[in-house]
Amino acid sequence: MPRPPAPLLSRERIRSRALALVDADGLTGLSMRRLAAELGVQAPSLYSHYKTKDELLQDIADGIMEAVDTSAFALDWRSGLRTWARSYRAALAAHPNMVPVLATGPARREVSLARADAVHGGLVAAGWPPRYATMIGASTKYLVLGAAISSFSRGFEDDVQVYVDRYPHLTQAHRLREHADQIDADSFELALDAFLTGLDALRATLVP
Amino acid sequence: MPRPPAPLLSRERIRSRALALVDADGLTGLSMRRLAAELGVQAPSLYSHYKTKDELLQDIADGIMEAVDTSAFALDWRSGLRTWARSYRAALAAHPNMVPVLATGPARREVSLARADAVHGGLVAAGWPPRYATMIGASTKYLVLGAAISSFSRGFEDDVQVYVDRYPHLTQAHRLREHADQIDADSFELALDAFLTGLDALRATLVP
DNA sequence: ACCTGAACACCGTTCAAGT
DNA sequence: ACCTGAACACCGTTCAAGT
Repeated sequence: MPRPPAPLLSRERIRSRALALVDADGLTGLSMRRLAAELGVQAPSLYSHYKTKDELLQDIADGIMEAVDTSAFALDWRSGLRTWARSYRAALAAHPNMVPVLATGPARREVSLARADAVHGGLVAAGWPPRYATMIGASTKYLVLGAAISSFSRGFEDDVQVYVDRYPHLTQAHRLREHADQIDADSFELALDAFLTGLDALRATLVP
Repeated sequence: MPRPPAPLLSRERIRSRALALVDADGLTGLSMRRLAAELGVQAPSLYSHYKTKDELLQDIADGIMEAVDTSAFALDWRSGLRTWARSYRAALAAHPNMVPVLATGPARREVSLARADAVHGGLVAAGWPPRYATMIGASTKYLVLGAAISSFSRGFEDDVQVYVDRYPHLTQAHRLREHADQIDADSFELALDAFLTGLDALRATLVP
């Protein structure tokens, strides 16, 4: 009896190839047609596995969010926040072209919601009032997503030289280009340190 | 003698109509064809005024950045940072759909570079080492852009209710929806306060 | 269930032609 | 200088048809 042929596609195969395309050529480099071609298939075939292109992107985003680590809230809230923020930032930095997708809400993204829940719960368990837990979680996310999307290193293109003499205080800027990733990393750590120091001060006023 | 007819279009008219479209329907709502139609003209006509769609978007972005206020660095660096951050955030909040465009580098955007220069110069004049001035500028930008793009209020859509019982710590979340803008504003202020407090502590270690 | 070919309703951009 | 009509090379998605 004739067995049906093995499927050519799977969600995994589609998702990983799509992410590779986005990593290589940006979000605009991902089209259903091009993705299909790379998978040796026609574009409409993809719709047997994903209802829309957006659903595919959300699924990829979910996969990326799995690398985010909220486990350190079991130790204390400071370690929890630090580990969360760093692993979150690292996850985004690994796929910078996906950041605009990842930045749009946690709404209806399972993994993000689970993480948000862990963060909020961890802070509340550590004694922060729920209202503050919400704000601290939001603030930290601002920092992580801002660092990912407005990254200094991505901002400076190859044409920095042009502006050097027009904006005197930026004369050192072209040197930054090569150290740009380091500047980004250092700025993020500085921001995180300052923020946590500030939170300690705030906490002292709340829990006398 | 026949005078040439008055031009139907101008960069201002194009730009302001384009921004209105983006504000109303998001970035995907802006197409050169649709924009042309709204202006009573054919799509190719736009290319007599803007070389590409991206050039148009960058011009709009430039206009938005003009509302950013760096003047308070004349007072002191704390006021300077605060005023800069708040006016920057307000400028983005006024056109949330433009944030992804505004987030991509200051590279080759005149107004952004002038602002970055003012911030860096202001911090250095106040005694911060250039390296720290760079990092503080970058950190603050992270906060502003992160707050604009990952805004809590935009994250929660209409379908929050679905998740309420699945993620117990988020049970209060649906109530946030109505206060979401306030949460965003408060979180931003908390982050800014904590960050500035942390910077004061850092400065004490640098300037004994 | 999974894949294809053809089609629909769109895109950004170019270019020769008109005024 | 500014605008148009036609065209090129794309999009996401649907749908009937095939296996």
